[in-house]
Amino acid sequence: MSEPQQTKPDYERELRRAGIRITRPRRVILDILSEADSHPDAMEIFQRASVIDKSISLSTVYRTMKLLEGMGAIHRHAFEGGPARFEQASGEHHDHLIDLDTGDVIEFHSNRIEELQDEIARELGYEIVHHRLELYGRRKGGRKKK
Amino acid sequence: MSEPQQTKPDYERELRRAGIRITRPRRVILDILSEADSHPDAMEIFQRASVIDKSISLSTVYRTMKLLEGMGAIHRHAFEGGPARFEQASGEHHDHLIDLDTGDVIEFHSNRIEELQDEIARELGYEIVHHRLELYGRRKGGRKKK
DNA sequence: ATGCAATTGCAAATCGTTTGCAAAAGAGCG
DNA sequence: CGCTCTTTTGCAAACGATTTGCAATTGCAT
Repeated sequence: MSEPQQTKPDYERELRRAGIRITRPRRVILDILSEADSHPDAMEIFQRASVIDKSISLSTVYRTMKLLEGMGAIHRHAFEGGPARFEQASGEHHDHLIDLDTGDVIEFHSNRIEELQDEIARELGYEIVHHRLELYGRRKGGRKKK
Repeated sequence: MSEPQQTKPDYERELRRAGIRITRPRRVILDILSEADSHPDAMEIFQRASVIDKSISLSTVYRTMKLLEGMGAIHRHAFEGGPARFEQASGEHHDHLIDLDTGDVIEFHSNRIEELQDEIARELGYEIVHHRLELYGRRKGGRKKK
């Protein structure tokens, strides 16, 4: 019951393999990321990290996020309005549905849509490097849990 | 041959109807927008406006864009990386393919994709308010015109 | 332990965008 | 036209998110 559904990749191993030092701040941030079920932004990560080690700075959070993004360990999402939000790269590719009332992010995937995207790009003479598909909506039937 | 393919809506009439004043800066910006074939950002609009009237400020460009956006006269797009880019709201809804090498924006539309999006949202118990679909890619067969 | 390069915290800088404010300019009216 | 009454403007300063320079600290291979 207390098992997180997400795989918890061994980031430390990956980092070492890439010749990158395992520092205390990084270990803390990595732990936070692997436990995060949502899509936290830098400030949220920073605050959670501060609880564990008061000395960690926001710059380090940003620097670490950039590092991990470069390694392909995390994905950065720039949803409308707010700051960038991060997510573990492990697991299947997916797109996002953002709840406009709560900010919740729901993941989904559609092979059919991806195929259509490829087809469209091909027809235009392009090759897709990556894409961004975000649906912004509200729950049907009210109950906005604000 | 010199006919722009885009409809050129009578913004001034719309503005008046909404009880909004037609000022010199606004007229200039409106003209620029109606002639723009690309998807200019605020700075580009500002620079083009400056040529016509040196006294127009960047703030006014931003304020006008926000005003027009609120009226539904233009759409604001936040593509990856860069500043917001604007586009006339006239014409059909479409999504965008961004050329990673040139920054060019190509418009496309797929009813099929939109249907699938609706279906997905419905299954998740959501109603889509709006969406964002952007393909980032490069021309097939080289020829990056930098 | 020792040494050096990688990493940190901090403060200041950056970028795109917004805002407060006093001056300037629309629009309706006489 | 000229007079008001607002709206809009330009400017500079403020903003939020993110990045950076730098000197001090730390990881880790020896």
